[in-house]
Amino acid sequence: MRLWVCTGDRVQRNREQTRAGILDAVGHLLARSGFNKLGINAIAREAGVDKVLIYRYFGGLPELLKAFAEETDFWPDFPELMREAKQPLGQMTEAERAKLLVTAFGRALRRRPLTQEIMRWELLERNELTDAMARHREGQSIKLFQTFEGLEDVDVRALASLLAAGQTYLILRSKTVDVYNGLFLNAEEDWARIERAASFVVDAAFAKKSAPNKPKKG
Amino acid sequence: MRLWVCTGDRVQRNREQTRAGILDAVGHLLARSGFNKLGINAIAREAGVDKVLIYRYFGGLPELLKAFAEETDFWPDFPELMREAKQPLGQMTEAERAKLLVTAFGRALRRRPLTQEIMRWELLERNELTDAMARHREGQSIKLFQTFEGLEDVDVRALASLLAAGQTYLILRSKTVDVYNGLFLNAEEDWARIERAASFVVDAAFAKKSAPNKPKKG
DNA sequence: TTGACAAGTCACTATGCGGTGACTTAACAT
DNA sequence: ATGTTAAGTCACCGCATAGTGACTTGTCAA
Repeated sequence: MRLWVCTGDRVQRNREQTRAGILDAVGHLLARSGFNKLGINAIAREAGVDKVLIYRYFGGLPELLKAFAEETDFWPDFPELMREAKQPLGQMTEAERAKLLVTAFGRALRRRPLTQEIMRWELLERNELTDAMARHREGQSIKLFQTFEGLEDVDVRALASLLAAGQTYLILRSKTVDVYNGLFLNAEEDWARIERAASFVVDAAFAKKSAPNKPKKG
Repeated sequence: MRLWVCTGDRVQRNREQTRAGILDAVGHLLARSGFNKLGINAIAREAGVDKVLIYRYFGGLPELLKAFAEETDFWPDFPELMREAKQPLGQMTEAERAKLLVTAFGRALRRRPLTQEIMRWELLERNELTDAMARHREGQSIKLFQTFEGLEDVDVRALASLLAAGQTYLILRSKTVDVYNGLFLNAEEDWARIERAASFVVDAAFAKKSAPNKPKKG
């Protein structure tokens, strides 16, 4: 049994709480200033903790980031994406499920500023951590889209990549710019336009499937 | 009249040449290590020049970057994009011109590692310089795509943004990852797949125009 | 040839970083 | 109560950065 001695609402000496505080600080700093400003000193300052504790509890910055990554839900999983559905999946056509998947992906990413920050980081640096996260997502996306591999005349991989990458770039860009090609990246109504455009593409792909009078490409 | 005294092929004292050498160093460093590693000391080292000259000739890092930006062709203009055409523009359909525009945009960006680096930077930071470059491109893209504003049932802006942004993200990502959603981002044949996917989208948009039997969305 | 000015060099400050060793002191078990 | 363990503090190192002042020396014009 243990009685915590508190000052304010902060326990004075407690490894677990300090550890958690450090991880929190990583999240705050990441969301506020991104990865370029993320260092041992800054984290220790933000957490109100001596930096030596970071080394003692985690080993160093890479291990700290690894621990941070394991405690956060960076990437939406299939069930989360499908939770956007307004009707039972069984009652939807394949095209409708595909559209749902694409738009739900964008919404999920827009909901995750931390994930966005990591993806910005991934564009600059390559290391053990970014590679691990990329691999994880790669596995998920492959699983996600292989459902629609059935479309014969359409390169589903390429098309889906274009849609996912397009939304990703627009989302990442929305942090530092207001307007892209005339679209307001921080306006809900323009995001709706983007979603409609993506849906249009999916519809076109499935329309081509059901109208097999087009020539097949080599 | 002046006779340059040279050691090797480097003039010993010449303001213009030193200035040019500094600007060159910016380009090399940028292409090699990106913006995060770009500092006064690094530039001076790369140029083989004392850093005090950077302050004397340019004022500081921001002004140096501004000077650098003004001397480089960051962004493809319309004529460059259209130079990819294999036949006279007059003999092409509107859809073909649109497809050419979209794919040529991707190729032009792939040809510009420096521009890619700047675009990565733009995702992280916002400052006077990135804003200026964004404004410049914004003006160009608006001009570029307003040719196709005629499509009634299709949100050209949103669709074009998705295609441009999609290619942009895949290109930026290709620096730090090999495979995205099963596509090999450094393989020419997979870029061809991406181009075909983009062309498919353009075709679909124009097909919708010429087949006005679809319901209009609010 | 020489004098002036600018091109280029060097030394220095202040500040920040990542990382480490030695210390104090709070918390807990006995 | 007391000793031990570990949580937390502090001072320091080496290195890099941005920025500045004072200096030397090459170049050109008179």
